[in-house]
Amino acid sequence: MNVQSMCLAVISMGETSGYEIKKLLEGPLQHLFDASFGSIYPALGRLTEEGHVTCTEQSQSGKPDKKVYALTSAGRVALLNSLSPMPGADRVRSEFLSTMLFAHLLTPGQVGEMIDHRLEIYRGLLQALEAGVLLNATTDFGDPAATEFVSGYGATMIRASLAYIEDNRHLLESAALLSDDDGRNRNAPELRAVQSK
Amino acid sequence: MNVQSMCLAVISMGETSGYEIKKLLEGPLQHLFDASFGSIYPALGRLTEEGHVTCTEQSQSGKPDKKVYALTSAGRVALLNSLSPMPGADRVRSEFLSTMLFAHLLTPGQVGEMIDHRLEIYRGLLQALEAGVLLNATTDFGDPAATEFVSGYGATMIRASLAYIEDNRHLLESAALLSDDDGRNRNAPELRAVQSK
DNA sequence: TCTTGAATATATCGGATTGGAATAACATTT
DNA sequence: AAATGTTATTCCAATCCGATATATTCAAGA
Repeated sequence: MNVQSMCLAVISMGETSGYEIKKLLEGPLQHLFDASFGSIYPALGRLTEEGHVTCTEQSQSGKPDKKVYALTSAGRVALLNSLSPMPGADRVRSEFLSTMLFAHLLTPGQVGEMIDHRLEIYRGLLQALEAGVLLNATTDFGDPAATEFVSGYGATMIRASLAYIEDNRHLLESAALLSDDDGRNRNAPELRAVQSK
Repeated sequence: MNVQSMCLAVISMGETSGYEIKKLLEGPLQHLFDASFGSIYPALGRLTEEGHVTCTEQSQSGKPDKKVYALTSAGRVALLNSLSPMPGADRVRSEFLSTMLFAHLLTPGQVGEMIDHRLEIYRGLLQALEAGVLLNATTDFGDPAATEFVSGYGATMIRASLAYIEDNRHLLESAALLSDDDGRNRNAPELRAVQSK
């Protein structure tokens, strides 16, 4: 499941443009897939070359022209082939958790800010999901039950994250505190200087 | 937080090799960060060039030689600088959820197999986390409280995933069933032919 | 009015990353 | 002895990211 397949799948729910696909991926489909403009536009070009989608330029009132892509029957075949193999493992890159694993190298203030920031983001995300953002974005063309499953999955994960972080943040804050007081970094005086930059 | 920073962070917990970093990322740190050999080895080369780590070749009995990397004091400064900025949003690419959003294009058998496969993987992962794999892998040099937080976070997420999938898989299976029976694909007879490939 | 900023929309480029293949040394199994 | 598996590194083309550039429209404000 690369960017090209994801674009094909999104287009299968209704004709759309590269810009709209990107907005979908950074909003409602955030916890499913992430891709940049620099990968989406070339992917749409390849899909067009291969005959899996057609491209028609549409002028809009009040906005720049956009290129609208629509699925072809060959594209529908390619989509099914891309959905059929057993899904591989999730690929995750969490800067938050990676940083928290080294909370003992940061100050309690830094760690606290990072946690508060993360909680705020998750609360906003949860509100959006509970307001049915994903449902509204996909039920017109996708399947309502499948959309409900995916939407509920995201909401469940975020609720579990929020609860866990709130209940266990003391572990991180104590780790950061200790590094200030117990002399773990005493042999590396340059560390504190860097932090105050 | 790119591959280079992650390598630096892992090396800060104790001198190690590229191969061992990879094994850590596909095991205990699976839900934190993912990187391939093709990015790890060049990253270690750059870190060495920049003087953030030192590299010494070690011969082993019964195994090929390995290059062991150790943190320098300049590397410790670079590590802190890479941990200090506010962590960005998690980057997730879930083939499973992306595929399930289109469950209505697959057969009930395919969807059921994919769900069962996912449940098995999560059960194995949970067992490993509960057995303290992450703890054992990192507590020697990292901070025990921070490690406990991250390890518990992963276990909590997996438990929530397992429960949600078990409770709601019927949504996906009904979506797949409907696509077979209600004529959604009646106008695209080539679909079923492809599925039987 | 002018212009600054924000949103929409696409394109492009260098550098980072992926996924796979190639290489090689040793171990274990057949 | 041969085949297979594990450890360990290297290389490469295809892909992808992050940033920047370009252009249009609209709203706010100096």
